[in-house]
Amino acid sequence: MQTREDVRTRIVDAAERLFAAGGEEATSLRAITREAEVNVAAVHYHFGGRDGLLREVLDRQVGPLNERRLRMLDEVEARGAVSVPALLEAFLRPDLELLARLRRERVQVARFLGRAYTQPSPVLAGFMKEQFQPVATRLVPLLELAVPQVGRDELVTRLFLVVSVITGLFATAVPPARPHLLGTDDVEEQLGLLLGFFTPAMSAPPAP
Amino acid sequence: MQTREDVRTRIVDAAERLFAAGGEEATSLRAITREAEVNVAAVHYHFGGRDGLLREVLDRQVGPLNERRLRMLDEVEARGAVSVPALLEAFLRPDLELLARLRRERVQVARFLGRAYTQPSPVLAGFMKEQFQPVATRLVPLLELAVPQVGRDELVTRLFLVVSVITGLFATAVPPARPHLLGTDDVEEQLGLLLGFFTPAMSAPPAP
DNA sequence: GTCTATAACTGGATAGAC
DNA sequence: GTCTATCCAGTTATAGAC
Repeated sequence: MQTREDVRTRIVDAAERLFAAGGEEATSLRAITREAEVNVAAVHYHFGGRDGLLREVLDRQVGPLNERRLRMLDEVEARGAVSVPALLEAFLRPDLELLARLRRERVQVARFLGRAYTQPSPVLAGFMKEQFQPVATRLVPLLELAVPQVGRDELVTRLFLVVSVITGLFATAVPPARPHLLGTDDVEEQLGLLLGFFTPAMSAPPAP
Repeated sequence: MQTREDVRTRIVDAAERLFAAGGEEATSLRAITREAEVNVAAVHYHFGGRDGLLREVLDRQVGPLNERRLRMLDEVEARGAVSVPALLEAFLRPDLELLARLRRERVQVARFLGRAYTQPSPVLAGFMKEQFQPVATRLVPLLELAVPQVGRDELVTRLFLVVSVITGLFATAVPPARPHLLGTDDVEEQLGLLLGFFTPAMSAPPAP
């Protein structure tokens, strides 16, 4: 017997797999329901349609990620330790931990999350904007505090370079059988590598 | 009267616009022929079908780009000036110049090119692989010469971080009305910024 | 809540007239 | 080379039985 939870979860799981493997636009509802072994109508019953399911797939991963980011930024501020590496860590650690968990669980949805950032779909664009807006609103003023000699616009540019690399890490996530793109599966080592890479870049004096 | 060239070009132009604006998978052949004001059958006649057209759109931009890259790598080697900044410049300059040209011409195809790198479509993946394989085959041994203290695998990882940023620059290219993400429209300044950013990172001692 | 059946449509491809 | 006409596989969505 299938409970309500069973079917919902099975649908989202199947959608994750297929969105990751075949792309969001190329994956039909019928392919998803075939994979989940549920009826087509169940998607409309539970999620209101294709767009609702799409948002649900993203929200299950990105929602907790950004809550974690905001909590870590709160802690950094509460400790009175607003510095470039501390802010970068609050921004990067949740991503690296999510990537590591998805890799352990052999879930390929990471690739889909990475692509969602640059996809032209209005549903994805809308979702991404409403998710990352609060993080940017919170992070940028703290960066201004930590790097007072650089203007707001240039800090936003530099933050974009960091986001590009993170997005690339998600979008090109490889199966667990292949070695991690950062050369190690240890999150602390990855963080050390990226902090060593980006701290001087973010702190550098403004471009002439 | 429409010559052969006219129709071919009009189709590729229209496909560029629609792939960039709406995504490759979401853009139908019929939408393209409507935009180009040509008949549906013309696409099959000129390009053999949808996949052929897709490859043509990419090839028109990426083909010359990679030829330029290989030529610049040849020059670096011929000058006997194999250094990290020289190799990075050979790799980055063609991208930055293409981005600048597309921006001047108000062509939004840059976004499509950026996405092509991470899209799961077999046609795109196949094309990208056969295009970048020769560049990587050429560049990585030269990087090994320039940074002998770092192993091949770690150099490939670092190159991947550079590619992520470049891909991000293409994928998130904004309309010319909005300021460039790198803060300046001058290619030399952009190059200075990125070389200052990536030269130390590529040259750094190997991770412990 | 879950299913079947079907409506209403859009997709790529091509045969064959011109 | 270009068109019309058409094929048919595949799509979302929903009405209505159970």
